[in-house]
Parts: sequence; structure tokens; C-alpha cells
Amino acid sequence: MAAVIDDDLWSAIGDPTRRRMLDMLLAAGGGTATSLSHELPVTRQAVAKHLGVLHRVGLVHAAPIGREMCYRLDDVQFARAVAQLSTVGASWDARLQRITQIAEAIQRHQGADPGRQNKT
Amino acid sequence: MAAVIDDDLWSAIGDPTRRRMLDMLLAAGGGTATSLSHELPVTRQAVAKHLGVLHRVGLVHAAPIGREMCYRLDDVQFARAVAQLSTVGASWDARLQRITQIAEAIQRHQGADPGRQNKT
DNA sequence: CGCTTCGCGCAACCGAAGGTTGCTTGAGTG
DNA sequence: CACTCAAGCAACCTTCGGTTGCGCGAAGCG
Repeated sequence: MAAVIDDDLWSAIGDPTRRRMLDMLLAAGGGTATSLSHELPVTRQAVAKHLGVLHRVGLVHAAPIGREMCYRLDDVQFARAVAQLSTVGASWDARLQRITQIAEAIQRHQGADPGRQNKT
Repeated sequence: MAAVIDDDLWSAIGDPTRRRMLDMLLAAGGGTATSLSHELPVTRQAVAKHLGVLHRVGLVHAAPIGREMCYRLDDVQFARAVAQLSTVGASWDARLQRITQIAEAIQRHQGADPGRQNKT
């Protein structure tokens, strides 16, 4: 079921660039738009925008240090996002396994009836 | 690390509407653009486009039956997508837990030195 | 058999999001 | 004090999710 926030978190981690940014932040423990952009295939501006998005959904917080703006992960919110990932994955996985097993069972029982398809 | 295909799968399951469609296909075992659109907040056309995307990345295959076009999940590819989800989630989770524990350890040891931040 | 119906695919259009370039501003540093 | 370098802002482009409107062709029914 999960809450609606789901969507924000998902769209945040759904973007490949943002995913890589989260990855880097998680690994480095923090960074600026410029430092992140050095290892990403996009410009500093794009990174800044993504950081803005991540900040809005609470996945990072910003700490201005001198003329630099250091962004760090919000552990709690990030953990929530990860949990959501796992949840969806797990539920899909479970259902997939169920129907796969059912299909196998049917095949084993009926052996040769490929023309049988239950319409609607 | 995972392969590059990652990205296609991710962008496919990253969209909330597509996620719901996959959900429905998984539950119903198949469906047409029209039937799916009946239970989605978008038009048939949008659903058709999404089905096109899913088909291009191999998550579904289409079976034309008379004038209807029945789409069904590709179990293998779908399983791969799910696996990717789990992988990313798990790796993030692991790292998160590590740094969380480290942080706790530092706090416990040094008690009061919040100004310490490793730059670069 | 021919007409109607219903589902599909195609094309045009729209708004939002990701990305780029260019500029300005302001904190550190020589 | 002059210079440098990171941030932030604004304008613009392209892609994507979504809509409306259209025409076609297969089923269904008189």
C-alpha cells in the first residue's frame, strides 16, 4: 500500500542521473554541485537542478560553507526510499514466482494443450 | 555494477503509470490497451504508448487476436527488472547501514566534535 | 450481404522535465 | 586591491507523458 509520497521518492530515484548522484553522495558522504558534476556526464547546472529536486523531496540537505554549498544525504528519507524499492521489488517477485509455478504446474498436468488460452 | 541495459529497464519501471500497468498485467496475466486504460487515470492512447515502450525494452510481448492486441508480461525480462531493483536497493541499504554505524561509532567515541568533516 | 460497432494505430498538439549555454554575483586568495 | 572560481539565475532546446481527433479494419447483427 505505502503512502502517496511514494511517487515523489520514486520519481526522485527513477532518474538515472539522480540515482548516480545519490550513489556518489552515499559513497563520498557529501559534495557540491561542482564536485558531483566532475564525475557525471552532465553540466554543473543540471546537477544543481537535480540537487534541488532531491532537496525538495528531502533526500538531501544543503549546508552552505563559505562560497560552497555542501549537500549531504538525509539518512532517514533515503532509507525510506530504499525501503520502497525493496517493497515493490519483493511484491512483484512474489507474484511472479507464484504465477510461474502455477504455469509450470499446468504444463506438467496437461502436457500438450498449447491452444488453450483463457480469454477474459 | 550491472549492465547498461539497466537504464532501459529502470526508465521503464521508473514511470508510475508503467509501474501500475506492469502491476495489472502481472495480476491479470495479460490485457489490451483498452482494457488496461479502463482502470487507469489516463487515456487509451497513453496506455498504448506505454505498452510500446514496455514492448521495446522486452518487458511485454504482443499477441494480436482478431482485432484485439493482447499484451502479456515477459517473465524473464520482468524478473531481470525486479532483480535490478533488488540489487540497487540492497547495495544502497548495505552502504547506508555501514556509514550509519560508523557515524554512531564516531559519535560514541568522540562525543562532541560535530565540526569534523572530511573534505574531498 | 451490407451496415454498424468497436478497438486499434497514427498524427498533431500541449505542458513539464532534463539538459545546455551564457551571464552575474560574491566569497576566498594572491 | 584585483583575480579566481563556485553558485545562482534566466533563456532556450528537446524529450516525454498525456490529450484530442482521425481513419481503418475486423466482428457482430439486421
